[in-house]
Amino acid sequence: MTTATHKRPASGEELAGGRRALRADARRNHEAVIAAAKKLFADQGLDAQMPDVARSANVGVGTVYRHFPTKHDLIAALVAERFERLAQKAREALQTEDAWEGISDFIRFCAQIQADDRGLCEVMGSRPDVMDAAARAAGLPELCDRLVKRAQRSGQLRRDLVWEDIPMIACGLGRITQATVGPATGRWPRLVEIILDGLRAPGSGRLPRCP
Amino acid sequence: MTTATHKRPASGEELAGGRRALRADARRNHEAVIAAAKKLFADQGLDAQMPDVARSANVGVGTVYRHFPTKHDLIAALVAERFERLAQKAREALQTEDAWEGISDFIRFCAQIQADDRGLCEVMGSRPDVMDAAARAAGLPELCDRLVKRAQRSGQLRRDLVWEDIPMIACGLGRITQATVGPATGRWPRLVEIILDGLRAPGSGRLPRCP
DNA sequence: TTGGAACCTGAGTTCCGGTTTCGGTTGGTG
DNA sequence: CACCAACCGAAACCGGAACTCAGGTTCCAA
Repeated sequence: MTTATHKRPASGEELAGGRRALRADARRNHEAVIAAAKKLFADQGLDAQMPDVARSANVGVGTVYRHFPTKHDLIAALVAERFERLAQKAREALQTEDAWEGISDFIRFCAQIQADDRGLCEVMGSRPDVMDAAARAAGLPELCDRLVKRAQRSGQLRRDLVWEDIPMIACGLGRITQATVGPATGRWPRLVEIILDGLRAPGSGRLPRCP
Repeated sequence: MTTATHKRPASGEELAGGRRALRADARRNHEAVIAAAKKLFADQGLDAQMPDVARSANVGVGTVYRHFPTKHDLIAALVAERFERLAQKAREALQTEDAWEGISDFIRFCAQIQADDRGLCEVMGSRPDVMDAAARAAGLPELCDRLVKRAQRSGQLRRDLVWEDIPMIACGLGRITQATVGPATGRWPRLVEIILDGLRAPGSGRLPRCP
């Protein structure tokens, strides 16, 4: 679509990416929709409704659909942002003095970010496609790998752990942060610590083979 | 079942519980519906559809609804059965020679039973009401408490654990047994072992207070 | 100031899945 | 054998939620 003429005579004003610059009101609405969606999905989970998003953004449903052709697209955009945040935290964690502190803080953060966002949590649990794409785009596999290797080098993390275990742990933790089952409600910080204890070197040395 | 003769006319023959005996075909269909539902919900999760259950049981939808007035009721019945199985396993676990073996096998079993039943897993994650009722009815709180106390008395389980942590752990494990997110797929047995390592005495002694 | 593209709106469309209904069928008793 | 309540089944019914479209409105370059 290389700067398709579409007059707007000489100007034609395009942005680098091949995407046309948004008109002022369009940009404003775009922001409003994202902000509203972020709050609604965080509070109510993935089945918050599009008309509600529109209402909450002071915008018509049609406008929401102009910016995000499907609900799935809207969700993907929100998820991408959260994963970007996660990747940023991972980078910080690689800078800590102590390697164990780095990886353990990162894992705590994974739990916290899900505790604060029911939508994200549901994506982690039931939208492998969305989550996979976002994680890869944010470079998380690579980052997790470095976090793991670093903590192992310093002798504080059990040697039989691999980076793929990190998303798995994050996923498992995510669910209970939202659990409202009587006895399990609100005790997720305890599971985080239990798991961290289980991750400490040397470990029992009995982790099953990765399949 | 007391082979209630349940003649007919004036009698009105009721069974002990105030429930009338089912006619032969009714009983047959009841079984068929349960069997079909068990398979469908285990395979497809909670959004398996009622018409599919009916078809798979070679029965009309109306028949399904006669036996279970709502989808929720059908699910609750299936869940009750699974929790009964869980309670049975817990009782066996209390008989083991070694207390640690008892509780750790029970936890492994919690994961396995959810790995085999997507519907159960989803109930654990998002139907606190159903799950709570079923767990209480099966006597699981009491059983978990005894498992925990016994393993602590034998000095193999960290002292700061309480029974409420068990359903929480089961819940967290449940999710990843179903995870299909690239890197996390099929590695749940590893998380089980990591958590078990985290549960061993003495532990770091740093579990957050129950809220 | 103005022409017209880009944008907005929200009622209506469509699809989907749980639930109800009612005419026909059947088990089992007298 | 005959009767009838209990039972069966499948064709609607119905509400809810994602998505569309036919106008009206706003921005902005010239």
